[in-house]
Amino acid sequence: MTRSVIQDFVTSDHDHDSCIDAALARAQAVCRARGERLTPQRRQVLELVWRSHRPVKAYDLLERLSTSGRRAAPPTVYRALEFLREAGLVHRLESLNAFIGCPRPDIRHSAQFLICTRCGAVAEMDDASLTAKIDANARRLGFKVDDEKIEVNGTCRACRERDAAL
Amino acid sequence: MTRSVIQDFVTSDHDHDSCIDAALARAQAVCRARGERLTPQRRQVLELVWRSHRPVKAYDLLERLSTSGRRAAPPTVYRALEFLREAGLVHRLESLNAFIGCPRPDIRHSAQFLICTRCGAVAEMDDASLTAKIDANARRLGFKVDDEKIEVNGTCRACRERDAAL
DNA sequence: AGGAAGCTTGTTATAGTATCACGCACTCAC
DNA sequence: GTGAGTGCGTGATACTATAACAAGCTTCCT
Repeated sequence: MTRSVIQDFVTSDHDHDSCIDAALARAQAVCRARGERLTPQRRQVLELVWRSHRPVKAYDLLERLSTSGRRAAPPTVYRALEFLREAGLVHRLESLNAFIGCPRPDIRHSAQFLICTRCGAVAEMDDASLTAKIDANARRLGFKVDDEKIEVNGTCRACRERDAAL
Repeated sequence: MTRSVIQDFVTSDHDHDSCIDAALARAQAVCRARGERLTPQRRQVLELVWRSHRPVKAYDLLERLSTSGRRAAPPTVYRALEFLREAGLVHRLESLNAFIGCPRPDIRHSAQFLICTRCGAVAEMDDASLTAKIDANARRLGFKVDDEKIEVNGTCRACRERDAAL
C-alpha cells in the first residue's frame, strides 16, 4: 500500500506561518525549474491561498488583494490562479469553484480530494493505484487519459466527533 | 471484474429516438417509485438533455425551452435540473458546468465520467472497486463518504483515430 | 363543493464566476 | 536602442446560478 495522503485535514495546532513559508519556497523552486517567474503578484495570491488552508474563492482573494486601497480587478486574480494551476501550485476544486494550495507541486499527481461539507476542510490524497485503475478502465474503451479529478464529499473525523458529542 | 461501463461513447449509428423514449420511460418509473411527479416541464427538460447525448449547459436548455415564443427564465430550468439530479436522472459535470442524462437512474452509483476534450463526448462508468478503494482511503482518515465524483479528461478512441488518419 | 396545505411554476432582480480586448510597462536578447 | 515576449491594469461583458415573492395547481379532508 502506497502512502496516499498528501495533505491531511489541517488541525489547529500546526505552525501556520512556517507552513506558508515552506509552500512559497517550494513555489519559488518549481518556477525556477520551469523557467517561469514567481512575480510579487503571483506570490501574493499563492500566499493568500495558503493562508486560509481551505478552499478559497477567486473573489475572496480579490478582496484581500487590496493593494494600497485600490481594489484589484478579476483578471488580476484569475491570471495568477491560472499560472499557479498550470505550475501545479494550486488545484481547483470544481465542485466548489474554489482553489487550494498543493503541498506537492514537485511530483506530478492526479487530484484526489476529500471535502468535509460540514467544516469545509479538505484533505488531498494521491493513491496511485486509483489512478492506475481509472487508466485501465479508460484504456479498455480506447480512451487516452490526460488528467483526472476525484472530489469526495463527506464528513471529516473532527466534525463527526463533534456531532457525536452532542 | 465487474462490468463498469454504464454508458459508452455514443456512436452515430444508434437509434436516437428510441433511446430518448427509453430514458423518459425510466424517468417516469423512477419518479413513480419515489412518489414524485414528472411534470411536463421536468419531462421536457429531461428530453432536451437526452436529445443532445452530450453535456448540455443550463442556458442552452433555456433557449430550447421556447414555450410558445415566451422565453423561460433561469429558475425554470435550474429547478427542473435540480429535481432531476436529486432523482438521479441527470448528473452534473462539475468541470464543465453542464448536465448529462444518467442511463441507470435505478441503481445508486457514484459518478465516474470520461470526457473527451476533443469532441465533447462523455462515457459514464461505474467501477464499484474504485468506489470501494476511495471509501477505504477515506475511512483511514476517519472521513465518512457521502458521495464522490470522478471526472477524467482525455481523448476518445474515435477522435484519436481521426487524428491518426491525418 | 369549500378550503387549507403543500407543491409547482412564473417573474423580476441580483449574486457569483469568469473571460475578452485593449493598451501600457517592463525585461531581455540582440 | 529596438523589437519580441511577457506581465499587468482597466473597463466591459459573458456566463452561471440563486433569492424572493406572487400566483396557480393538486390533493385531500370535511
